[in-house]
Amino acid sequence: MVAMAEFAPDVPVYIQLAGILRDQMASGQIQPRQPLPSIAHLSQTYGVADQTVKKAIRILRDEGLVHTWPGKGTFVSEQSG
Amino acid sequence: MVAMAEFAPDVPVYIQLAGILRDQMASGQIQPRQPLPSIAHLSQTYGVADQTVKKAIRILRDEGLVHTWPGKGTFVSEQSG
DNA sequence: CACAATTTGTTCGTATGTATT
DNA sequence: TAATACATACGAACAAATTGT
Repeated sequence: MVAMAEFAPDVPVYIQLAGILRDQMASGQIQPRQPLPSIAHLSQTYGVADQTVKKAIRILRDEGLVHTWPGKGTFVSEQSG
Repeated sequence: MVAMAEFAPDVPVYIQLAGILRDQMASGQIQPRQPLPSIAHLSQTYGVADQTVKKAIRILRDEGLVHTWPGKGTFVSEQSG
């Protein structure tokens, strides 16, 4: 049973995806200091383009919920749970 | 005389590059069990990014024409000539 | 054993072009 | 026109395997 998301119409996918990830961090499904799935992985999981995932992650980064290190990955901030 | 490729428009470079390498294997310019030029070398030769070369090689690998050993290189399969 | 060079793989960032709405 | 979404392409950093010194 894969969590294949159904995206609601009239709301941009990248905003919905940011919401999904935000919820997973808030609920502790993704813990502080732990890495998010890679862009490529999220792209495949949700069936969206890399660029769309990058846009979603950028939102979370702007909110300070995650920190990104190029070449390593994106990690959940400590102030996110 | 370097084979500086002119890439046609409207066809992705990585697909054209895969075609070039495929032709070289089919014609015997690159023999079975022999290594392809390294990614860095192909990148310089054809004036494209590493990622583009990797995408081209991935196509050939998916087709079974080459096999890759990380740290060693990519080698032409026996069923490719 | 340690170290560096080479090689592939993986990661994220950015920019551009195209199509759709 | 603008925003969204996808595909392509380049740039850069990090990791791991291999090889040679």
